[in-house]
Amino acid sequence: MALDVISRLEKLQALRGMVDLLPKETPLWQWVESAARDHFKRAAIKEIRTPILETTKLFARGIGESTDVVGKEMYSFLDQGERNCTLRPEGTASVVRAAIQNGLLNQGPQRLWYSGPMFRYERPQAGRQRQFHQIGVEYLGFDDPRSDVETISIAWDFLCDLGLSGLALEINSLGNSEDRATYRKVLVSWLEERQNHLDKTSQERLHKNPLRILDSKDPGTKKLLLDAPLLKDVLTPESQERFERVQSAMNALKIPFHLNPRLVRGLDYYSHTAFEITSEELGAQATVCGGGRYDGLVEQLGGTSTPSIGWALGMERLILLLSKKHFETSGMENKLYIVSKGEKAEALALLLSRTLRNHQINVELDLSGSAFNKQLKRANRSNFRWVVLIGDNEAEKGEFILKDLKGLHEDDPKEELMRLEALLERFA
RNA sequence: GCGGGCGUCGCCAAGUGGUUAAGGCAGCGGCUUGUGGCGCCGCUAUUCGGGGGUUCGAAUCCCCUCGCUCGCCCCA
Repeated sequence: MALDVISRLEKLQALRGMVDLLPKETPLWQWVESAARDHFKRAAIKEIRTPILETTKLFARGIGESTDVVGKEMYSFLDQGERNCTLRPEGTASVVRAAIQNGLLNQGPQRLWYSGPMFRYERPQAGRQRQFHQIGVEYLGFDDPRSDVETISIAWDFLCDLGLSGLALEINSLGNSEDRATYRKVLVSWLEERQNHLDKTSQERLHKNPLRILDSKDPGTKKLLLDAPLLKDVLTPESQERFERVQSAMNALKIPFHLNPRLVRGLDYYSHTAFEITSEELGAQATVCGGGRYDGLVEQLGGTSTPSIGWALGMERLILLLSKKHFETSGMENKLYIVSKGEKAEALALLLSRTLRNHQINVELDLSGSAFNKQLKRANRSNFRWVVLIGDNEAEKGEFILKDLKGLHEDDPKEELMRLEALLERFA
């Protein structure tokens, strides 16, 4: 009919870069999410949920006009009221906006976490989709270097707890805004002298966003940069000292890390500590988790100056890593499969399944109406151990046959006749 | 936006110009009208992502297009 016609002419499918998570994969996602919630709970971090759609201005101002994310990757459109809207490309700006708007910052520092879909218009590839999912943490109103370490250690411990290994943690200090301004000057003039040795995109960035040139992957530029002035050499003593305190606290916690003086990260709001957790198993998209301090962002978005730090981790990439290690879904316990044939029996089975569920028992009711052997075959294939079988004979007497499918190869087939009370006693 | 690889049933996959497009898995039905494994039998692509073209003849050759995938860019 109509559907047939459509599927013949053009098959309807999800938009590019938007993927379905099928029942086979959702258990792993749920497992990760609940592990995350667990870690956050233990660290007194509270969940915040913000809208997926925000005014475009929020991201333009928060993330930075010169970034790629804002420049070419946002899903933006005008709504019916001519408002310029954007599907959030990341979580931090929204969380900060929500905290300001709802006066959270007047109630003392906030430890917050969020999780949900983000949208960026990019070419999909391994570990990168247009709709992707992040779990993130934002510490608003925390200045102490220990807060940097606390947030990082939560991310690190969480990932380790999931059983991941082969992860590397890189950190750097971007200094405060003055540090970056001076460094920017130093770097730009140094690069200007060697401009013709730079690759094309780096040349374009030279005045737009020079710090990003530091993690260029162009081999020529990379080589050139080996001798470039480093940010850490222009850091003020205070910034320097702050970074050292972060490092020594990291050492005290015995979290292994590498200093990467070229780690700059793509969003404008970062300052001081910046970090990334990467895995070699991910191919080109190696970063599983990234974050840093953003002391200027709250003010930039209209709040009072509030030192803050946070991170986000990419669920898809995490899942990719976990599925590489043939993670077995200990899955939900299938308890009872109910098989019935005959009018009375089927009515009773429907009633029974509901009663059992209301007693917290997991029940799958066979609704096929096919022969007993078919229904039992299905129960067996779905790996159920216990089957409740009801025919009209039993239904008349209000009884059920309980079968143990694991008893197949034994001489006496395990079957017993029982009533509801006995069933409940056994399984509830 | 730019490169490379790929597109045959829900999934895996044979087939590279010639009569009816293998096979496996899954699904459904039967052997077994009230009893599961295993086994056997049957059914499931008028069609090879879509559209044009070449040819007596195309899944197989050519062009265009769409999609997937990996990489560049960028980020989680």
